[in-house]
Amino acid sequence: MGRPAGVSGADTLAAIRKAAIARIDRFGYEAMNLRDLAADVNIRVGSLYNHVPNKQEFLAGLLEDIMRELLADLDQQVAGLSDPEQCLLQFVRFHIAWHTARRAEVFIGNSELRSLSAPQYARVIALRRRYETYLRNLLLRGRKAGVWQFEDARVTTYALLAMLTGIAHWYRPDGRLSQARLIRLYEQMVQRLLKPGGTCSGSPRA
Amino acid sequence: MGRPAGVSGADTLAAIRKAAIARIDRFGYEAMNLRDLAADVNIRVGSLYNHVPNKQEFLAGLLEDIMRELLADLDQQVAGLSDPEQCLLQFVRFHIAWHTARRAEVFIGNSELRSLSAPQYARVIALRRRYETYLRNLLLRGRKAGVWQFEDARVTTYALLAMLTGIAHWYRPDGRLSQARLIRLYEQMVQRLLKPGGTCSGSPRA
Amino acid sequence: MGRPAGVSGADTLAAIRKAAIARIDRFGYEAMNLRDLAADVNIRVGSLYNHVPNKQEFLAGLLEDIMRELLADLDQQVAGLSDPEQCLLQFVRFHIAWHTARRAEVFIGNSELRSLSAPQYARVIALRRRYETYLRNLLLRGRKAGVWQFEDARVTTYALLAMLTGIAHWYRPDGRLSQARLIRLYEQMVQRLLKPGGTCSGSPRA
Amino acid sequence: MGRPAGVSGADTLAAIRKAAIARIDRFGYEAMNLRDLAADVNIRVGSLYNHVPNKQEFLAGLLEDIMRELLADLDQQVAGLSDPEQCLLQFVRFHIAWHTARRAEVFIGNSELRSLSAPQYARVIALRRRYETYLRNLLLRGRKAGVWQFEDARVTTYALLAMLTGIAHWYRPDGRLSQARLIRLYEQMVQRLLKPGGTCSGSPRA
DNA sequence: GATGAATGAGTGTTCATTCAT
DNA sequence: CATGAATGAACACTCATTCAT
Repeated sequence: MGRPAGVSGADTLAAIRKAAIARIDRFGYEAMNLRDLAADVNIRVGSLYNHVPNKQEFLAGLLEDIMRELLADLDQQVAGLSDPEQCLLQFVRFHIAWHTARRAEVFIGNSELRSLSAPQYARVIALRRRYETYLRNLLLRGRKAGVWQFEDARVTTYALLAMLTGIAHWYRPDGRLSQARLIRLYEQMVQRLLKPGGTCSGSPRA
Repeated sequence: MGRPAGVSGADTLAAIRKAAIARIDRFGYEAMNLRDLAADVNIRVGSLYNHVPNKQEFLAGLLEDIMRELLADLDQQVAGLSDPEQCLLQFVRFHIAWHTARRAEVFIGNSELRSLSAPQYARVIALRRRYETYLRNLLLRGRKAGVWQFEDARVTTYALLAMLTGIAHWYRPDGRLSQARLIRLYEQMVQRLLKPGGTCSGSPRA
Repeated sequence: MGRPAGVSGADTLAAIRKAAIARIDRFGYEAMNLRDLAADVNIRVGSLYNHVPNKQEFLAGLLEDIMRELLADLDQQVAGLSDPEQCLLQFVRFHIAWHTARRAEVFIGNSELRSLSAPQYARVIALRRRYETYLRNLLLRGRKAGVWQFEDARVTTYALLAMLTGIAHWYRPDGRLSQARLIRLYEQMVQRLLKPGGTCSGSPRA
Repeated sequence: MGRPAGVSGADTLAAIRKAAIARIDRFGYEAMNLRDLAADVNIRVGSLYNHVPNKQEFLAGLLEDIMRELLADLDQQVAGLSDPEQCLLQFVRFHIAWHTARRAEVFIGNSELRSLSAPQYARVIALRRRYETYLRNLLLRGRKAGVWQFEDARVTTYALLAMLTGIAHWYRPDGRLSQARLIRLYEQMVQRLLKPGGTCSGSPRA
């Protein structure tokens, strides 16, 4: 009943988080019950409360930390780069790498925002906005530099992010496509979408 | 207590569905409770069961009907068209119109698949695949005809759909952009993405 | 599972209240658990919530209604009387009758005030104050009329009420004393305590 | 972690008892949780068990010691006195002094008896009975000596004790009345209540 | 068709208690 | 002695579902 030999609280919390991400990814936050979650990490449900304040705060902390980690990783990945095209390539690679390696985190980070209370939601959304803003500013710099062309920066940002993030909905590590190939395909699409273009064909008007 | 004057069973079911879509959109299926749903349509929870078999089947029916309606509307919209470019323009317009007019339906149609039982899931996914397949075949016809260029049809389909469907995550009817403008912006992006092209610039070939 | 034949919600609620009064009297509010309470009235715990909003509000309503009933009964009992001595006799009789007949209600009405939230507490205390005030005003009228003598009205009121209410701590219907005798004993003590008197004697020193 | 400098075990236990008395007074024994109690004395809940065997025994010991202390203090206070009137004056002074100085102890000593197990209850009640018995015997001696008059010794004892103990329900050290005045008021009331009286008997005059 | 009352399984959470460190 | 981590039993409360009326 007392403390078992050789366990640390930090390890247990990490295990709880990992198990929670998997369960939320598969079933959703509401459908994840704490009894099963505790069983995943081989403790009893009451013991969870030695590590988390409650289910709701736990979710909020989880999502917030996922976003913080994403932002920190991005910062590190694009540190020192300034050329827009280089930055964008790096961004795409980073985004896809993260969204395939951390598919579940990304998925719940998008789908479970609605389960947050208003202030929790605000905190996470603020972080997510920083991510979006990075891309939007990048696009604006590229357009100013004349290397890209698009009409509406905000919509284009949303479109690119949706396109790239959508990967998390279908990607399987053991799937048909290697990660490298995936990156190449999306790099191409992004570039074509932004390339200043022979206004070209398409519909006469577009 | 008998049936109040002027209310037909079909009306009640329609009201229930409408209220459910709103609730699921906002809170998710698991978090929607039938007491509140009943209250939305001014009946008591027990009376719901005069209209729906149970919560789970109700959701499945809802999602399936949404998908069927989407497919039927698409069929009607592209009936008679054969030119790939024309078809695609029509598809984009239709998709955006539907996804803005029926934002909540679309949203829950994507987010609540995980709440379905395996056979229910299979039924809905089969329908959704028909929608994806329509676009993929369209892309293939266009490439064969030489009007578009892309590497992987499946990935391109996912990318386009994710891009277009993402609108449902941020669109607000009273927002900055008219629907017409929204359609124009996305038409452009889709065309640029597919336009055979000056392989040119960007990264040499990638 | 459905509604059993011939049961009315009001009856069930009355039974719940009665059982709760007995349990709170014996074990205290905190120690009364809803499973046992439900078992007392032969329903399952969830069904309690068809009749009460929650444990806390249930307690508050209970205590408030007990106080309201006490006050209503007192009003009725002393209606039409104006002579202070007659009023007081009536008050003592009424108080003892109520506190013996409704011993448990009285007991929890005094002991469980601390389990109320601040606003609930305020509501009940306001009612209780009306009861105290009735007696205090009565004492003041008697003193003005010269039939009683005492120094501090408030303290005397508290002393009399404590003395009379204390009965609820030891009275048993099957005990040594009849209710009639009990009333006579307390009437005497109250009268002696108030009787204007040879201030005198007693202890020369007091 | 070893013992912090300058803290002895006995001090900690005393602090725990003091904190417990305050918490039980305010919220009741059932509602006092050991985590909060530990926090009051700046230790963690597990450490409590270095000082007390368990919650229940802790309460029993607390109440028993309170009663023993009360009795010991009374013994000392009336030691050497034999005249009933003098004894009673001393008793009233002592009772009020103790019940105002140790209001919380007195309060929980009365209200938490129900939280004791049967044998624990028996032990404490035996002590309390000694207190009551002291007063009852005192009354009987006074009546035999002809200085007091009352009908039923037991009921009169209860009435006097209830009256005097009731102070603990409303007394506040910073209130309107000094302790000295409080004592004088109650002395008077007790004396009037016992004074052999003019007459009267029952009600003719009342 | 609608209702209120019932059910039972489950939910998150609390809490006294234990014990290796 | 103090601590953090564990336990298991209990708790109030929720909810989808049923059914006599």
